[in-house]
Amino acid sequence: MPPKSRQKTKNIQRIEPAPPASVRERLLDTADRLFYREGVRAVGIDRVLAEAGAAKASLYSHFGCKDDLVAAHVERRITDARARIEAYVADIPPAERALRFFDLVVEWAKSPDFRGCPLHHVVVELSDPKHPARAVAAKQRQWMHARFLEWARAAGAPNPAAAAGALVVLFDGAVTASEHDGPQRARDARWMAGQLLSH
Amino acid sequence: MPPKSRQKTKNIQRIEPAPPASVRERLLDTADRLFYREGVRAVGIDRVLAEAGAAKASLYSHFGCKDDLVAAHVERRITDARARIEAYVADIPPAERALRFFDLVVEWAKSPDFRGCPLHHVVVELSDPKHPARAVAAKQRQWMHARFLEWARAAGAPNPAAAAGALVVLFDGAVTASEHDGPQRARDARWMAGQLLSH
DNA sequence: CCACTGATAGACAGTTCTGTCTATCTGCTA
DNA sequence: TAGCAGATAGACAGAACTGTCTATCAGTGG
Repeated sequence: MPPKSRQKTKNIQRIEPAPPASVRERLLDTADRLFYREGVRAVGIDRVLAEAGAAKASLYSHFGCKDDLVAAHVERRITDARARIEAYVADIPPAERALRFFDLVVEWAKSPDFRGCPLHHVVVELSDPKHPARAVAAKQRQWMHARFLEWARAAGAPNPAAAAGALVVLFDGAVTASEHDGPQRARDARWMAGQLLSH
Repeated sequence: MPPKSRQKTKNIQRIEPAPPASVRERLLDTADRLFYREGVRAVGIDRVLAEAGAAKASLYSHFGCKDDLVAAHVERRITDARARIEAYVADIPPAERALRFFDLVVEWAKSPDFRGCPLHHVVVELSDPKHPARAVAAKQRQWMHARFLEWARAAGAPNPAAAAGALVVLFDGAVTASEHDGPQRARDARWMAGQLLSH
């Protein structure tokens, strides 16, 4: 008899296996995990439903269709990434933020379930340029480029526009090469970013 | 009445619509084109058969299964790429070959049907590490790394191993970023490679 | 003339996937 | 108490995909 039974709602959930959040959250959590780990085309709706413990009608009432679920997955990755990046560089001087950002990329590449960039995966898997998830991914690339430009200016780069382009290349290279060869490539990219911005 | 009718074999092929090569070649040509353009999971066997004008039994007798057809597609891309690269850098001094290689990457990124690296696409789409196509792709990455190491040594880089790692990052970054943003990113990568090797 | 090889055409089974729909259940609120 | 909103469970249709198998045809060599 746990004393928490005083909580009038949701005390049943303590007994059920794992319904920690709303159905929408459960579905999005599961889809996000499976889509990143195995790919959006390899994972069917039924897999998501089974692992989320949800019903088909819930998925379709919340997300409309699978393509929109994929777009929501990309949207969530973007929201998380921006928050993580901004928190990671917040408390250091703007001139050092670009390099600091590559520290975060190294950490990411070292995490055991790292499998490359989920946005890039979606673009590769969904070749239709009108797919809803691609517009979301394109938006994030613009945000990224704007950050690099801002940080390159703050670092006093002689040609901030060129430096921003180079930083985009280094970021994509760090992520893609680490996906194949391991996190050392992300360190290589960080080193080049340091060289780039030390002039 | 063309005089070539003296050719005793294959004069019928001049009349038929387009059977330019053996069935195996036709199948591989078609699969290669479709897999790169739309993705290996998005393109079904029937699409390949219809566009190649071949029968299902031909495909399965020549390639065994779809996974092996995908592996053959990757193998062909590798063979073509190596020949193209070696021809492109053959007649210039070894010290300049790394930079010359990035000229080729820029040309590639500028071609209208460029859609990123087919090897990387296959790795993204086929998350199973035991897929036959992945071993083929891994082999090409080792070849690539060996070339970069060789070229970095020839260019007199103070730390050839570190330079080779950096060149891998720049190559992957050039291809991935150009896939999203256009060929300017490949030029950005070439510029960084020049900076890297000018020390 | 016959046998063999390689290719075509396509039916077929078996699976998987998306999306719809019906029936049921539960908790909340009027 | 009645009704409503949201969730579950699962049948179902329709399509697509892989892989197998049979029947047929054309060319070639003995």
